[in-house]
Amino acid sequence: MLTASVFVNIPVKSIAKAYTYSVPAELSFLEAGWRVFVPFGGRKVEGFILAVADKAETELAGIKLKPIEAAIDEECWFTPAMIKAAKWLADFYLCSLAEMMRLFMPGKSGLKISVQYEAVEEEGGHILLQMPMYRVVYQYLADQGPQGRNAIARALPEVKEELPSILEKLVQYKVLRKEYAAQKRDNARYEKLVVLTCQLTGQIREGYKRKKAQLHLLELLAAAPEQTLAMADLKAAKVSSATVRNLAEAGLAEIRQRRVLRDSYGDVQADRQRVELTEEQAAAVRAMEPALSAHAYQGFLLKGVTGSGKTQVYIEMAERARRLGRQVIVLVPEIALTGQVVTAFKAYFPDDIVVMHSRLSLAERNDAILRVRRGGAGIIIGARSALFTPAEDVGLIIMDEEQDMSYKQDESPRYHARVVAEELAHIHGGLLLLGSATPSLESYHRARQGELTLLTLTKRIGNLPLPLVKCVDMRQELRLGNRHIMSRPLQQLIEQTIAKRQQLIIMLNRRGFSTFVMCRSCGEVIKCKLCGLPLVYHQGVGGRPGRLACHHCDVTEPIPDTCPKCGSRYIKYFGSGTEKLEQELHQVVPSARVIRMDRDTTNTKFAHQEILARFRRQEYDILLGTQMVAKGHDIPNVTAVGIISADSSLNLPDFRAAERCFMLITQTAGRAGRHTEQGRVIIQTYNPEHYAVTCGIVQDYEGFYAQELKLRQQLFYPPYSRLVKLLYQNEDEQAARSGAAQLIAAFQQQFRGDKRQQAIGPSPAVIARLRGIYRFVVLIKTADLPAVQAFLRAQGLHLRTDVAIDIDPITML
DNA sequence: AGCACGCCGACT
DNA sequence: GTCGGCGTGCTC
Repeated sequence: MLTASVFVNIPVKSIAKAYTYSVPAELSFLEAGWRVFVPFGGRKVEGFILAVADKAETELAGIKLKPIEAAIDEECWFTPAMIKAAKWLADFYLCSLAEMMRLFMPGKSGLKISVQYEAVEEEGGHILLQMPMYRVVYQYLADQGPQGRNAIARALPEVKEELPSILEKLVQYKVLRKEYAAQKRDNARYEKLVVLTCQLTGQIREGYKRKKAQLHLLELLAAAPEQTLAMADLKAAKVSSATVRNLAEAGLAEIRQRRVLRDSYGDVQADRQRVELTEEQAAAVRAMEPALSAHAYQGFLLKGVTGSGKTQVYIEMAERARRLGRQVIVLVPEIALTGQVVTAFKAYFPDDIVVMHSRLSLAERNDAILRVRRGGAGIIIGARSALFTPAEDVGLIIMDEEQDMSYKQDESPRYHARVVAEELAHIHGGLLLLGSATPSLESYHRARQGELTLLTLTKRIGNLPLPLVKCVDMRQELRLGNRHIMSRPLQQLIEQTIAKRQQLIIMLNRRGFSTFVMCRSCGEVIKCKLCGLPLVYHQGVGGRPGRLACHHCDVTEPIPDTCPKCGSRYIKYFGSGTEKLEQELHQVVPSARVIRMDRDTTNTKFAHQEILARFRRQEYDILLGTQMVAKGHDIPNVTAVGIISADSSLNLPDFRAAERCFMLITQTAGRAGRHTEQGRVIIQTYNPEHYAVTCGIVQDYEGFYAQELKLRQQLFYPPYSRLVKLLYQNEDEQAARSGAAQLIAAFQQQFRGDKRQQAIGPSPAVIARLRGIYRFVVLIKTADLPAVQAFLRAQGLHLRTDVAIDIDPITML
C-alpha cells in the first residue's frame, strides 16, 4: 500500500504540516515533487507530494487515509533541489513550507478550483422540489449537467436572490451534490501543423495531376523540414484550409497541434561585439573559473566601479557555465532593468535566454518555465522571482547591484534574494556572483572576513573620468532668498545642458518626503526629546491639526510654528513629489521638455523601456523621476544629473539611512557622462558635512565603509548583528502591546544578561494602526541568529496568525 | 482559509 | 417547534 506525505497549498500557518494520503493503484507513478488534487476537510484542494512510502497501514492514528484524487501535471513539478531549497528557506524564515513552495510555481496555485452542483437523479421526486424555485434549479441542473453557481444565476435570473440558500438546502437534503472541478491554469497556446504522412512518390503525383492545389501543397510539404509546415505559413502561401482538409481526409497528411512557447523578449535584437577583456576583468574570470567546473559552491563579490565592465565579466562567466552544460540565473533588482541586461546578453546568447519576472502574464511565465525545462533556454534573466525557475543544474547565479534593497520581498514570505541565491548555489554546487559598485555593508564585510572571495575592478573602461560632482547647501540657498525646490546652480546646469542640446536626469528621492519636519533655514530636523530619533509627521484626522509622533517612545507633540533651534519660520514638512517638481521645472525652464518616470507612470510591462527609449531618442530634455532613474541604464547624451534632496533618507529612523544616502549619490552620479564628455552632477543637500554626502561626492566607498562600519559596531547593527522584526497586530491596542511585551520578557529570560542578544520595544509600527488593527514592533538584534530562530519557534511564534516575523528586515519599524 | 458542527434568538 | 445566526475547531 503506497502512501504519500502531502503538503496542502493553503498558506495558513495552522495547517502547515504534512498529511498522509493513500496512493491509488492508477496513480502509483507519483513521487515526491508531484502536484496533486486531494480531498481535504470536506473540499478538494491542491497539494504537493513531499515523499512517497510503502506502508502496510491504511490509517494513521485512527484516521482513515483518504486517497489522492488526481495528478495536476503530466510530469513531476518540483525537482529535488526545489524541495530542498523550499524546506531550508521555510525553516530559515519561519514560514510554512507550502508558502515557500508556491514561490516555485508560476502562479500561486496550479489549479483553479471551482464548485459545481450536480442533480442527484433518484431524488427527482423530493418533497422540496414541489416548490417552484427549487424545482427550476433542479430541473436546470438535471438538463444541463453540473454547473457553477454563476452559470446557474445567469441562466435563471428569476431565482438569483435566493440561489445561495436554495443550493445549500438542496445539498443538505442530498438532492444536489457538490462537485469540485479543477481547471488547469496554464493557458497554453497551440499552433496547428500540417504533416505529410507518406513518401511523395511519382505514383501519388500522378494521382493528383488534376488536383493542382493539393499537389502544390504536397510538394511544399515534401520540401519542408520534417515534412511539416505551420498552418499559419500555409495561409500566407495562399493555400486554403479546404485544400489541407481534403489532403488530410485522403490520409496523405495529418493536422497536428503543437504547443507554442511564447518568448516575451524574443524580439530584442542585439549585435555582438567581441570585446577584449581588460587585465582586471580577465583576472576576475580566471579566479572564478575553477569553482565552476568543480561543481562545488563558492561565493564571490565583484566590486567594480561604475563603467568598469562588470557586465562583460558576467557574460564571460555565463558562457563558461553554458559550455559546461550548466544553467545560469541572472538577477537584477527591478523588472525595469531586465531589458538592459537582456540586450547585453542577447548579443552573446541570442536564443538561450528566457526572461522571468512577476509582471509577465501567467501564460508567459508558464511558457518561459517550459522553455527552461525542455532545455530550450539556459540563461534565466529577471528580478527576484527568476530564482524560482525550475532548473536542473544551476552552475552560476549572478546578482547584479547586490546591495539593492528591492531584493528583499516586503510581503510574506519575506525572503531576501541574496539568501535564496546563496542557498540555491549551495544545493546545486554552483557559483554565486554578487556584483556591485557599492556593495552592501553586509556583503563587503563578509568578503573581508573571507566568507566571499573579493574581486575588484578599479579601472573604468577607456579611462573615462568620473563625473564632476558639486554639492549645493540648501540652507545657504534659502539664506540667499531662493525658496524653490531647485537651487540656482542646478537651474544653471539645466539651462547650460539644454543649450548644448544634451540631456539631464533629475532625481527626487521621494522616500522620506512628507514624513519628517525640517527647518529649511538651518537644516534642523525635529527630533524626539527622549530618544533623539526624527519625529514623524502624522496627518490630522477630521479637521484636527497634524501632529508629530515618535515611533520609538510613543509620544506625540504638536507641530511647532518656528524652528526650536534657530527660530526661523521656514519650518516645513516636505510634501513635494515628482509632480510638483515637474511644475516647478516648467516655470524655471519653460523650454525644457520633461518626461516623468515614477511608480505612477510605469504600471505596464514595457512602460519603463518605453519612457527610456523615448528619452534616448531625445524626444525629451529632462528625465525626472524617483529612485528608478538612478538605476542601470546608460544613455549616451546624458551629461548632467541633479539630485534634489540627496539626504532626505538620512532623516529616517533607520540604521541604513546613511548607507541609502551614500548609494543613492554614487549611483545617480554614475548616470552622468559615461561616454565622451565628463559628466556634471549637482547634489542638493541640507547635510553637506555628513560623511555619507562627502564620501558619496568623491565616490569614496572605502572611506564611507570605514566610518559606517565603526558606527554599526558601536550600535550593534548589521553586519555585526542580524535583525529580526516581529510585528504584533491586534484590534485591541493593549493586547497587541502586551503580547509584544510578553515576548520581550521571555526573550530576556532566555538570553539573560547576554549583551549580544537584544530585544527592543514594543514600539508602534510606522503604520501604527492599519484598518483598525494596532501594530507594535519588537526588534531583535542578535549575534546568533539560529538561536533566536530556535527561540521563536519554541515560543510558537511561527504558528501565530497575529505575529508577522521578518528575518533581516529592511526597515526597523 | 473553508467548511462542518454546535449552541442560542426570531419566526411560521 | 424549526430556521438560521455566526462562534469554535479541525482538516490525513
